[in-house]
Amino acid sequence: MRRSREDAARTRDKIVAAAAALFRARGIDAVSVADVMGEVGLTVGGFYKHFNSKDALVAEAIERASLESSLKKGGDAEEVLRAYLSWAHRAHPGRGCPVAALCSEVGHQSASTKRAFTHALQHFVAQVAALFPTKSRAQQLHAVAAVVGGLVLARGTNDEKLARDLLLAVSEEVLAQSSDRKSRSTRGKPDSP
Amino acid sequence: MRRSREDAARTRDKIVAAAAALFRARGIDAVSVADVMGEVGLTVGGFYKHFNSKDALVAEAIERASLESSLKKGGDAEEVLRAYLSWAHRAHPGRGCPVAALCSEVGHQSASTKRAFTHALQHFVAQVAALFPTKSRAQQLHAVAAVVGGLVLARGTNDEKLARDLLLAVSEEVLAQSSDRKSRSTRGKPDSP
DNA sequence: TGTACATCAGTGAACGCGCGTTCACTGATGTAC
DNA sequence: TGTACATCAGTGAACGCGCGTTCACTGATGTAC
Repeated sequence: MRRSREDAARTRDKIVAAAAALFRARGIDAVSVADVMGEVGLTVGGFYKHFNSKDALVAEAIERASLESSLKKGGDAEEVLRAYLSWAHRAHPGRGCPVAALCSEVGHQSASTKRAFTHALQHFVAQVAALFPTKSRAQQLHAVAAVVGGLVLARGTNDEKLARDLLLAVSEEVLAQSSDRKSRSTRGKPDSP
Repeated sequence: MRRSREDAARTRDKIVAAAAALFRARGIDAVSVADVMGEVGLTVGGFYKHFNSKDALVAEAIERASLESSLKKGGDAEEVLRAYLSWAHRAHPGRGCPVAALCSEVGHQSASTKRAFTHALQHFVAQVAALFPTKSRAQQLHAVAAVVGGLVLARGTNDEKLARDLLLAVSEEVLAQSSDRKSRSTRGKPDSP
């Protein structure tokens, strides 16, 4: 039966939020429209009162995920980086960075999905740049590639030691190579004799 | 009708090779058993004379891809790295690194697929370690994360400038931070005053 | 070496299943008077 | 403010489709004598 406009808007919002979590946790193709609607407590037929297609939801879910959770807000570079490369972030992709969650499968998705992913990536690059303002742009992009790559590879492997080593190595090295050189000496990493 | 043992072995080999290419190019879930058999010129029913399931093929295809094409063989570090982070490698995942091609979707696959991916990742880490023997293990893992992340993100975005910048930035920075410091000064990258 | 028979690689139709999407329907909400 | 009617959020069954897998069948290959 019909719901009030406020209810309908809330429903739409819940659908996007559920999709943003499920797509990141299980992948886009592996999550059905019925899965998303079930998560919200509704049946599948009503979905098309809110969206033209699953594809439209995917794009909106990625934009949402990007705005709410690419990087931890506040805190210094070290704190943010360690949270990003944490065991908890590895274990819970559904609440984490959408760039890391979707990076390799987005290449096989629709143009609108790629567009949304690109926005998320640009947003992530801007966040990393703000976190390391003294790095060159090349160093910032290098850091983006390393943190995303480190998290994704740590998630993809069942070799837990390798996963931990990857997360730790990337956070140590990105911080050590930061132009903020104070952290290098205090960490005492052997570099050159 | 029945084929000779040599023919059958060749067929099996062709199925694995076709699967290794298709899975990397289009993703595991998006490629059907019929797609793979069609690529070899056969019909779908015969597949199960060679493999117990699609899952068994996936694992074997990843192992195959890992052995034949993770990194360009021979050449110095700079040459290998620039080939890995090249526009051609971005454009042709089907012939490229399986770790980069499958990294984010492998998290949602079966245990045997994760196992095969882990082997591929371990192999890739060993190759990178051999390429940069003077780097510490943390620096080597950092390089692994950065090159895979750079390639995957360059593939995922439709912002071609950002894609080129990522590929270039990662190869420059990984080489610049190599303990082989000769390349740093010759490249003239502004780092610290 | 020849022959009779068992084997099995490959065919192509069929299976049950889950997908994205559509549709007739329901009944509370929103609107016009 | 009350009432009559149009709207539309949500239901749940149905649609066509492609998937992984199975199966009865074919006929050349491999083997036993």
